Amino acid sequence: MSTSSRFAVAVHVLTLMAWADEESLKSEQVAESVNTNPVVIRRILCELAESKLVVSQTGAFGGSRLAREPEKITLLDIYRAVESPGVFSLHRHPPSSRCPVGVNIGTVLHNVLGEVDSAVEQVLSNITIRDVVARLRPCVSSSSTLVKKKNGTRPQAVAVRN
Amino acid sequence: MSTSSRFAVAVHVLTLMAWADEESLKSEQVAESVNTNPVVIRRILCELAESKLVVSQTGAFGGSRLAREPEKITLLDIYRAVESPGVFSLHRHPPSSRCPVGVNIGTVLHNVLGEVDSAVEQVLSNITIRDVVARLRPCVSSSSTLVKKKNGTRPQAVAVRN
DNA sequence: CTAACTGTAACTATATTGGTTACAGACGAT
DNA sequence: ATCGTCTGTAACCAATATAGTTACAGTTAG
Repeated sequence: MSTSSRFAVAVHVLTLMAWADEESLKSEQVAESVNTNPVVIRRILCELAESKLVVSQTGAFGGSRLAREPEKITLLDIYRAVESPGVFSLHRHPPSSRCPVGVNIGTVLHNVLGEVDSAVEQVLSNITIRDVVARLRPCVSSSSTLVKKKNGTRPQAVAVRN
Repeated sequence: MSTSSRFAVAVHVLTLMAWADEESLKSEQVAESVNTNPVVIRRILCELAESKLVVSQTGAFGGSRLAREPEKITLLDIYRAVESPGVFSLHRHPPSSRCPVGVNIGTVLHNVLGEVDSAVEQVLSNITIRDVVARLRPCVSSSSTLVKKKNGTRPQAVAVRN
């Protein structure tokens, strides 16, 4: 239904950052994992930064990291940060004002779709990035180990050999 | 989020038909209430007919009417008939297979989005067209009266003077 | 100062939706 | 039988949204 992958990408990005712990990630590293262009990532990172979910630093050795602990970032926060609100759209053009159904269907639909949106938000508000990481971990087999830099000043790509 | 108004239009269409009771409506009448082109309506009617929510008749004095009572048509039926499933989309291109997060985020997102979809379906399954009509009726002031044909063979537009 | 980042504009490609015209086929009325 | 009035559907266009891409100004660590 939705033609946008922004929510999925944003969750992916924040999960990467939770996975990378305190280490800040460059847009190019993230783009490699998401398999897209760094500018696409930076656009989403800007929206996430506006919603205070990440902090970014410009300049050499800059990058982005989570603005708070993973357990304090819900999928609802992310949804609100990167998607336009409302699961469904109403009519493109307002219905006829000469028809009793046409005049009032908008109000009824507005109420119904409000219930739908609430249900979605309810689900999203109960899942945090920490939960996503927890759900992710069992999927990562023991042969997959995250390459973490130890003391280099140049963070390596968040990647795994296998 | 959604860029399609098909669900809203489909609910509008079926509500009109419930309002019109047994009387069959022509796509042009419906289009007038929805404020769009009759072909747009017929396209949606075809999908609704495939899902056995309406029956249409070709030929002179044809038209469409509900295939069953309004209380036996839920918004979930309509949603499934006219929208592609899934509230959110996943990544356009599959993420990197060289990153432990990239490899498995799809599975986790699939589960999460499944929960979201279930919540939406739960809400929609508990609302019928009969409920929509019931919610609509109080909005229609007493000055707004539906013009119903009494015995003519040519149904008039579902419209109201005011 | 320089190298390496982010933020952002501008442009393109692609996809989806809806609006429109046109017409074949169905079917009731006469 | 044929005529007028419908639906079903193809074909096309316009509008919109998304994301991919290039380019570059501005920021910052060293």
